[in-house]
Amino acid sequence: MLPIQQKTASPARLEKRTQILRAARDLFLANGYKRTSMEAIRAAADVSKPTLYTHYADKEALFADVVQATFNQLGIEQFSTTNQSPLPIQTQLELRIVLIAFVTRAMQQMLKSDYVAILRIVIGEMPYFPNLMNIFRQNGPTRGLAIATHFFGLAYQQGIIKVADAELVARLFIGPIASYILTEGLLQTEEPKLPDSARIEAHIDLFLKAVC
Amino acid sequence: MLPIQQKTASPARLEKRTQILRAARDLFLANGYKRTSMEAIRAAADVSKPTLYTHYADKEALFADVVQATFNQLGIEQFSTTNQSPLPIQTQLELRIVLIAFVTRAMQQMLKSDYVAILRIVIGEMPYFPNLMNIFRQNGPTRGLAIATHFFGLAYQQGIIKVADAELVARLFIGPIASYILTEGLLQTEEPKLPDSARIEAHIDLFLKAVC
DNA sequence: ATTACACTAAACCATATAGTTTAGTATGAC
DNA sequence: GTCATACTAAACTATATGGTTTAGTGTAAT
Repeated sequence: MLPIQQKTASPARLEKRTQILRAARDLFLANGYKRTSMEAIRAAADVSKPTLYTHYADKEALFADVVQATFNQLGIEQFSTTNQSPLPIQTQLELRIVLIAFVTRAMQQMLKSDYVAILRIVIGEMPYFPNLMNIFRQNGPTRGLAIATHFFGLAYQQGIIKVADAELVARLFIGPIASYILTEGLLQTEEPKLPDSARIEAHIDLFLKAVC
Repeated sequence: MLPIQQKTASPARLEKRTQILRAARDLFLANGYKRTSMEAIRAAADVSKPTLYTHYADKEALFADVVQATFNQLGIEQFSTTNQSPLPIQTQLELRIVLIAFVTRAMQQMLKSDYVAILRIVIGEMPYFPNLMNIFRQNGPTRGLAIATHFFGLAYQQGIIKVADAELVARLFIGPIASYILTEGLLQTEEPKLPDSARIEAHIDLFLKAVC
């Protein structure tokens, strides 16, 4: 009989766990869920199968952890600065600068090939892993939209923009970003590339014209 | 030895082919590529395996045909009316009406669960079926963007809108639509629902404010 | 009646894969 | 030195799956 495994967190054990998680991450992101075998993960992690299975009950559990971990790693912290009330900006010009900086940073983050890969796999596997949806939506679009809505609500209260429907404004703002991620990231296999800053600025200017 | 199959298009044969294609379509859209077995397709199509394999060389060929056929069926014809030069509209008010009608129709089309399902599977499987990308992009976003760009270019020439960069305008216009598809369609497992018409109008009005 | 076409059921082959079991090893604590 | 922890290689089980082959049936045209 197998001795009962204790699943303690000894340093040695943790190291193995990290090896497994990293190998699994690489393979899942590169090949998708179904096309990645536990044997391949075992080999890439340089670990034995029983070890693998003391860390993760089954393939699904490992996959869930990979997704979770990848999102934590790529988590959206860039919103944090925009979350304070009152906003540390007063003029339209300042708003313009903040938005340009934000879009640039957000695009850099979200067009990273890892982010695109995880997004692709989440979209593809979501129907078969219902809780994947929650993991993602909580860290991703729902949160992004909520924060953007909150931000533009404050901007309206401070008289910087003139459209009261903050969610509408947020959607108009986020729309072209999401659209770009979709067409240049998800719907392409080449390495996604950033739009140049002139285009970003032009887009922000149009946006400002709409809402100010 | 097997007699050489002629692959003629006799009515009987065509009927079987349709059965196969429909069964495959249903199963692929519901379960994805890897989770759908040829045996399951065979059973759902009520067909024998040799028959199945006289119609399609292998699973990939069948899948490719399913994607192709599904796109043809859901093809975007709604753009056709916007493709004429000069545009049959002169005023901003007319533009508003045309755009609202277009967005409403486009959303209806693209939020159909079948369209979302095929989009999901294309995104998920694209890395492993390189030509899938071309099939999709030709019928989908590239074409949509090109036509919208052309449309707004004409609208600018006729003085209806005031922003010269037609592609920028097109992206601003399409952005929130794509964003909606992404968040309410692809990143959700529930039946996607249309935004109400008031929101569509509000969005168009903001858009017009930006470009006129 | 014979021939060609298109099909059928069912067995079959080869491979892949998730997960388990067996038997044994290295290490540090007591 | 013994014990517990954590690991290893390798064989194994059970199942699923893509695709092929065998042997035979129905049907319409000649």
